[in-house]
Amino acid sequence: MPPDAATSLRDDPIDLAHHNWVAAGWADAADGMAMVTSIMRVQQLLLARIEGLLRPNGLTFARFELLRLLAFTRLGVLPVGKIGERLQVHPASVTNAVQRLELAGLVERRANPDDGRSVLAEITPAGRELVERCTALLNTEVFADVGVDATTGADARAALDAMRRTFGDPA
Amino acid sequence: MPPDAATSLRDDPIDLAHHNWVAAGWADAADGMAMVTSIMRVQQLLLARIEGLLRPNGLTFARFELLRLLAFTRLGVLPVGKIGERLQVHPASVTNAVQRLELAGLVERRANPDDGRSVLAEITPAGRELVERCTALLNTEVFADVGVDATTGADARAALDAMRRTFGDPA
DNA sequence: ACAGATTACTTTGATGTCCAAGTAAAGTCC
DNA sequence: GGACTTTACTTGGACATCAAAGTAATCTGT
Repeated sequence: MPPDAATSLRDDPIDLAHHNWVAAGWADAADGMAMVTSIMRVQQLLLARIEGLLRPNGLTFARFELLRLLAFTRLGVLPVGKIGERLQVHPASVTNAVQRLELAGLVERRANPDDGRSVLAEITPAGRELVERCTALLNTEVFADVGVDATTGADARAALDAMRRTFGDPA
Repeated sequence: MPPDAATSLRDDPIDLAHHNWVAAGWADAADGMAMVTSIMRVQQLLLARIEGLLRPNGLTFARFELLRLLAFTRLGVLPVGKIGERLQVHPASVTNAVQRLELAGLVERRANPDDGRSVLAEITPAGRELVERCTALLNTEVFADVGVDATTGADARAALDAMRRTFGDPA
């Protein structure tokens, strides 16, 4: 599975690790290890790129995702529990993000009239304005071209979906 | 690119986001967004799975990777700078991990006789024992079967490698 | 209705990551 | 050889994430 050639094989940390794995007698796990490590690394690179673009706008990726989700809802309001569900993050993370967004005036929190335990988060006009601007930025600077052609991308998505199922995504 | 059918299309957060993107007129960025989001999500699931396996052994994935790297070197020693380079993490992260591993008696730090600025990290016998046990655990419980067949996996690796190049990996 | 179980959040604490600044030890250049 | 630059780490601060515990409100069963 490693790109094979003797070219950069020894230079790439992941190929090197794959090589080490095989040499250690773990050939049956080497491909999986390389796959997992690749995902970890790409995630790290993507996050760095995205956060670098959002930082000047005062947002982090976690907060951007939360605003983006609210902006897509009909009324711009959602119980924080639903937010965690859709974003698939821990409730504590949502609490954290909503509090910071509220301080920045991008969302407002209020009690859910239908359930005293629930808290609603509503995006403000400033929040909408900012998230639209940041979405356009990420679309052009990141999402529009991730460096993968459509065919390969489809295969990759399929593999990633399989892994999501393997490792517990309910979907 | 979304799995297509009307089956779970509306139930999966990523497919839902893809749908929203297209509906908003960002069709050209929808696939990239879905790819990026998929990677983020799979990474999150993998990390949770791996950390869950390592926790009973007193390790985190970051510390495991550091120990694993040291165990692969000829002498079990490496300057912390080299460690950050190979693991591709910030020097501060290496300092952090090495300090904790040292507290646990899994590595030892000492001055580099060849360069007063450099610090060497050496894996201890206890560190070796632990990392071998944990490697075997991860190999059987995670890496040996990530839920992707060899062909699809190869395609996915290719796509991930392309993304690594696109987003800055020197390799 | 009332006690017990469940649900929805928040709080606190431990980790990991990166950035920015600080310190110490080379390496460079007249 | 002494001043300036670069390199290698460490520190401190800001964030994000999850786990575990705590609080408050709703639901259940008899």
